[in-house]
Amino acid sequence: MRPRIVFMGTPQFAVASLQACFEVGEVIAVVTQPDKPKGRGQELAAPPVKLEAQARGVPVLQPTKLRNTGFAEELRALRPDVCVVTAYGRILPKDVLEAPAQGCVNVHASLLPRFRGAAPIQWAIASGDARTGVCLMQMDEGLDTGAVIACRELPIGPEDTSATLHLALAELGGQLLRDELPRYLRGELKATPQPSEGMVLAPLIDKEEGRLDFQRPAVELERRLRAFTPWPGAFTPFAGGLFKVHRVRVGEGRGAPGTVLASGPDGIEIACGEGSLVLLEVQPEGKRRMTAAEFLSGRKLEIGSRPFSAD
RNA sequence: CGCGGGGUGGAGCAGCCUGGUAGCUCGUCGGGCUCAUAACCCGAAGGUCGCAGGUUCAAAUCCUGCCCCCGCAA
Repeated sequence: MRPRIVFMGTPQFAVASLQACFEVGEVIAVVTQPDKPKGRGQELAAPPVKLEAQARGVPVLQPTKLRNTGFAEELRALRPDVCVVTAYGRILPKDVLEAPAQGCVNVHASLLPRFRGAAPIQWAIASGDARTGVCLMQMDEGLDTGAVIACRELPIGPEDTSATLHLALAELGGQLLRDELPRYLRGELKATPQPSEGMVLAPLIDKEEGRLDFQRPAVELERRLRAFTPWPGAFTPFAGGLFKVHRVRVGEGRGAPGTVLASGPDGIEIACGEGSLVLLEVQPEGKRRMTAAEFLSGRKLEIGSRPFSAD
C-alpha cells in the first residue's frame, strides 16, 4: 500500500525530492513558502515546488507561520503517513513534527553531522572538503540533529561550485528518497543517532561572505568563490561601485595584499595574504560578465596599484 | 509603477551635460623590422552611434515611445 505523503519544500533543490515522492507514494498535499516579490520589478513569484505541485494537480498550502496557527491540526486532518521535508526553509514545531503517523523525514545536503544548518553545500566547498553528499534523517526539534536513516556520497571536484553541486545533490537526494523511503516506512531500515564527533555548523550565508579579503590566502579565496557561486558570488569595491569576480586561478605571486602584480591577456594577478589570485573573468557594476583581457582593453590597471579597495 | 548603470567598426571603452569632421586601447588584414619577454614600426579595411518618431539649418549628443543587457534590492 502506497504511503500518504505530505511534501514540504520550497526552492529548485527540493523539486527532485518532490518528484521522487510522486514515484513512491501518494502526495496528498504540498506545503511551501508564500510567494515572494522577485527580481527587477519586484513581481510576485511562486516557489519552484509550488509550480511542480500545481502541474501535478496537488493541493498547495503556503502558511506564513507554523506555530500556534492551527497548521498542525490542518496537517493532522490530512492523515499523512509521513511528511517529507527538503529545503522548506522553516523550523518545524513539535506538534507539526508529530502530526504524521510515522513522523517527518528530511533530506539534508551534507554528510551529517558535518554541516548542519542552512547552507551545507556552500560550506562544504568553502571548507575544502573532498566529498559531500545527502542524508535522509528522522526530524526532531533540533537543527538537523535527527537520527540518520541513509546517506549517499559524492566527490567535490576542483571546478565544482554551489551551482553545480546543487544540481547533483538535488538529484542524489531524489534517488535516496526513492530507494530508501519505502524501506524505512516498512521498518526495514533503522535510524542511527548522529555521533557528536565531527559536528560542524553551516550557517546561513550572508551577502558579506562574498566580499574578497585579499589578506586571506589565495587558496581560501578561490574555494569561497566557488562556494558562493551563484550567490552572493565574489566581489570587491572598484571605482566607486561593485566589481564581481566570476572565475579565478590561484597563482604563485607575492606582494602586499591587494596589489596588482600583473595585468594582461592572461588575467589580473592580485597579491593575497598567501600566494596570489589571478582574476580571469570579471564584471564591473552595470556591465556584462567579461574576460580580464576584455576588461583591460577599456581600463588599464597599473602594476603596483591597489584598485580594488574602498575609496 | 521598488532603486540604478548601460547599448558607439570584431572586443572593451571615451565622446552626450555645453548639438556642428567618429576618438582611445586592442583585434583583423597588408608591408617592414628582427628577439624587444603583453614584440616593435608603417599602412589599410571595417561603424544604420539599439529601434522608431520628434525638435533643429544641423542629432551619437536634446525630447518622446519601444526593444535588449546588467548592478542593487528581495
